[in-house]
Amino acid sequence: MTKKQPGSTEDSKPQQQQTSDDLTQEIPFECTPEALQLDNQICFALYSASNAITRTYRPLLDQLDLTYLQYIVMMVLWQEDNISVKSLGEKVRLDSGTLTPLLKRLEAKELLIRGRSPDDERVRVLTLTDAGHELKQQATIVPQQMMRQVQMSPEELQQLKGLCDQLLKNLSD
Amino acid sequence: MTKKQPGSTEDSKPQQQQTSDDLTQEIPFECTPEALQLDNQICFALYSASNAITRTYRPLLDQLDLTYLQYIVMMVLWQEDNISVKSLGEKVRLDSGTLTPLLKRLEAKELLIRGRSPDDERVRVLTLTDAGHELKQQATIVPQQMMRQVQMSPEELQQLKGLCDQLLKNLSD
DNA sequence: AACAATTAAATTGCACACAATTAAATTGTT
DNA sequence: AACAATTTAATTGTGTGCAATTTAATTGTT
Repeated sequence: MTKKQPGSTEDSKPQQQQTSDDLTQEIPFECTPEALQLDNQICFALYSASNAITRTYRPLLDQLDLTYLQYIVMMVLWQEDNISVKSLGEKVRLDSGTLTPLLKRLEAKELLIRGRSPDDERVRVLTLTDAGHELKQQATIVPQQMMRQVQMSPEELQQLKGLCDQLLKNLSD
Repeated sequence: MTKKQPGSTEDSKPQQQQTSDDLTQEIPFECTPEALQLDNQICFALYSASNAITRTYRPLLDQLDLTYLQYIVMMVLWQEDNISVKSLGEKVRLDSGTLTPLLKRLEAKELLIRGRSPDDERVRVLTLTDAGHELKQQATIVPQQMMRQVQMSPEELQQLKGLCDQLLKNLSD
């Protein structure tokens, strides 16, 4: 239990301000006991940011009567209709335990139909209704509204996405 | 509109036009209609990464019989004991609707006591029990285990945290 | 053909998130 | 002192996430 393995010597990165009021300190990567308190600041920052995003989307999506996850699912279907629950699940990285009740709600709103594949009675084929397709038009305003609130440069966002994607990849193998 | 009906002729083959099996494209920031599909890749990447983090913590925290959020709350209390629900809520950016039931569970596990402030009967003062304090020792192994799975350099993590913090700041004003 | 293994969804159970409301205690104003 | 406004938690209700299990359909093996 010395240092962290991948080229981690002392931090060349400047130590940030620590207000100690919020959880904004720098990150120790050693295996010291103190690492506990601070270690997951990255994870926690990400977790908080994710919650904040969902919260910010909420009033924007209320107009469409969609939750954030429902919006994500609709977006997948706007891009590719008639897919299975499994295929949808792979795209949004969620399982049937989450998706089945959500899809039932979208079906109850008559935005899609949860059909069956004639080739394989096990698979549900998700098909947008006309209302489901038309909702896309109303949704076009959401991205700009969101961008206005996010207030970050394209470069920063691209960077953020890249890091999230890499993290996601590392955690899923 | 009048897009396609369930029995449409062209629905035998999905109209997937891009190689994008997953949602990994770059991000358009214009206000075009197409922005819809792709806009929230950043938000969605963050959302997925956050879910992946919680999933990764789960087996590590099972040994402590804590969920990720419970772990976060305990960490706050290990750092500063005898705080109010309000103070805790500000630190972890969650409200009593989330925290009250969680704190009751931690109390049921006898890790803390939900007392009352003598100065102000409204405020709950959260005080760790001995078992609550002792759990910190067991938790010291968690950060390294997590870092091993995250597999990112300190620089990248610092960068990711900085971007999340900025996003969080932008979204909360 | 028989049947074990596999696969796709659904179900169950638990724990978040959070808006909205409520209850109780405190503070501010007159 | 009286009482309205504010503040702290708790409660209620909806919607995720996800592990674990179950159900039903398909595939693989003999």
